[in-house]
Amino acid sequence: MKKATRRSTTIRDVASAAGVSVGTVSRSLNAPDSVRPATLVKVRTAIEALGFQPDSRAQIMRRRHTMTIGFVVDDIGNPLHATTFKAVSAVMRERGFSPYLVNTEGGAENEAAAIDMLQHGRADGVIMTINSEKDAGTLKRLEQLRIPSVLLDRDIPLDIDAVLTDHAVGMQQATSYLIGLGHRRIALITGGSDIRPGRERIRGFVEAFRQRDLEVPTDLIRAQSLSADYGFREASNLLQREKPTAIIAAGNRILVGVLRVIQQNKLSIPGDLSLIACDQTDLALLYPGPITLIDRNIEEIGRTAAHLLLERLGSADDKPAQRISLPTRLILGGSCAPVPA
Amino acid sequence: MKKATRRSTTIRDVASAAGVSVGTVSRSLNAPDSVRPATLVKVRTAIEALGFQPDSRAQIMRRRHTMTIGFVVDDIGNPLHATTFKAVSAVMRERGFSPYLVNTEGGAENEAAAIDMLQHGRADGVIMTINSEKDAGTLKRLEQLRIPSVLLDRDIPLDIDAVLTDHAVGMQQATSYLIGLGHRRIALITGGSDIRPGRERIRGFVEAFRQRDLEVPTDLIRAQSLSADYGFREASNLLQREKPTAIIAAGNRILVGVLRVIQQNKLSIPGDLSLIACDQTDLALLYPGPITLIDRNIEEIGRTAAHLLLERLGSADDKPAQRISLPTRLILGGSCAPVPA
DNA sequence: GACTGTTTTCGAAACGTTTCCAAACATAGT
DNA sequence: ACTATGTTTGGAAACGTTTCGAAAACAGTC
Repeated sequence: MKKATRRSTTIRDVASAAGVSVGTVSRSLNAPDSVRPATLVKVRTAIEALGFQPDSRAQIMRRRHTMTIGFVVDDIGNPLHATTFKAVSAVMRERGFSPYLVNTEGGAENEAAAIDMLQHGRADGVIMTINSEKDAGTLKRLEQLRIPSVLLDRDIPLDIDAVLTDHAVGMQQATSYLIGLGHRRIALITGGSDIRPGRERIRGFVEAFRQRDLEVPTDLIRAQSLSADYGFREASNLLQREKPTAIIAAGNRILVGVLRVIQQNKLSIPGDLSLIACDQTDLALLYPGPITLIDRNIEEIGRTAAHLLLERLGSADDKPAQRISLPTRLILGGSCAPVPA
Repeated sequence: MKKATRRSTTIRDVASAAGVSVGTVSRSLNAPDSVRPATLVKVRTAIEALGFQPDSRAQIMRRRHTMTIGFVVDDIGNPLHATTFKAVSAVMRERGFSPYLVNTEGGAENEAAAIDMLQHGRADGVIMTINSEKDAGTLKRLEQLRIPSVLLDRDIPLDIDAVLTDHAVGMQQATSYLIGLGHRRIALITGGSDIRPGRERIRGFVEAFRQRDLEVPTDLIRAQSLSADYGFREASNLLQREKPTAIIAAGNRILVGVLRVIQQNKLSIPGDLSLIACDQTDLALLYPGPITLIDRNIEEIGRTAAHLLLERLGSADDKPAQRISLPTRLILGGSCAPVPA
């Protein structure tokens, strides 16, 4: 019993089965209007009979586009990224693109691999959050990127479209709010200053104190990683040693870590400690009561990025990159109280 | 000033620049050992000089595999899916595959599109959660799927590898536990019985009552959707009308909805109501205190699926499909109390 | 029925690789 | 110097489409 070699049926098989040329089959598929109805049915029945499906590898090879776009992200476990991706997907799908997502785990080499993978024709465009803003290899790759791309909340010295969040203003407002409630020992835990959100948040934090001519509690600033573990570690340290009266957990994973500490120490919010978070996550909305937070419209970020990409996808000419900055807003929850007199 | 037509440099350009044949260039790239060191450097400098990068479209067209695998999921906003994907990615990357994710939003047509997209050579294999277990079109597509695939927690009458969770036993244990605490009016909110998890959970729930010869509170079973909104709606209804003494929120999105109700009605857990959740999410672990839950090892599910896929990817012969079922375990938190006498 | 103009079809080239076969070359053994 | 053996290389075919120019078929008009 010989093993069937399962060579899938090609357009040529269809052509000979239908008694037409391959060109005609191709046109029946891609421009049915250009073929006589009678031949169309011949071709269609042949296709049906043979169960023919065009090989998209070959199609991609010929037509120079794939109608897919890539979404590159460092950690899809972060619900923000998931939401952004969904918003991007909704817009792109409407325009006939299939979006797919690549998770890099933050490693520079994985980011490089992801970019390379998309680089050559695997996608028509990319939307991405790159963690290694400073990594030379990554920068070089981005520079040579020959497909349209949009950067999310990252700031690199290259001519690439970007959608940014105005973290500085947001953080400045939140900090001011706490200062207004009488807090001075305010701690800030956020991501590393090597990427934009960290930098900007620190800037806003500092600014809020400066505006009122108060001394900036630089000893209470912890900015290294956006992970839950980091949040846990730093919150533990801070509470043990520095006794802040308020903590700003700037990063939704960080919030998880901070809440873990709060729970362990059985602290009451806002009785023992005022707390401000970033972004509406399930946790921020539900933890005993809603937490006061610096919110932003994640869907809008995604949609904006998608539109930026579509624009670039549409026109081949190299117009200069756009960077669009979107605002945040402070949503008051129940997690902040005046500092006891 | 004429617009440079930007035809990217091909292997042929490199060949003539280096004064060798295209075949040699190709081999320099793919099997450097088979080419004389002297020619190798000629080729390499030419590649460097021209900034040549092989067109992966063409490569994919020739070699018949892409070294990528697809991960298809209905809602990447669900942290479980994200975790699974990360576990899958870790394993697959180790073996040289690039995994990417496609989000279908649950729509049958999107699922179909995703499968089609992968179907022809866009990926060497797929791991997926299909929502339309009963959708004829989807089933047919799966049946004709010509690439190795693994199903997650779904049960369809086709010969496809699958990794399942033993929801029935898990639910039976949880329900028994509540019964043991004296609860009788136990509500179950979970996904539709049209997909496996819903079916199995109901089965386990019912089983627990039957075992003790108790009447099954069928009026308290709500099984239609895994969404947060559904959880919210049904929990509201149940609490208003049926006054259960315990609720099992089986589905992490459902839990979000249920907690919203609990918060709104200022219910105390477990004082006013006992609560059991599924899967360790941030919320389940942190909401005021840890919630008692039916847990499972998500990473292991991902890893298992990845290994199953690798196995199939490795051997071309059609061995019968495997289905591997993984257990759950009950983790006691602080959200259940004996029913007041 | 010849002429024109339009629609439809054919056949071949092209896309950029990889891979196969045979030719060229080098190395060593006699 | 010649053959036998092994290593490198060149050239062309192949992968399965799309597309393009030219040929063929058709329809309408005089």
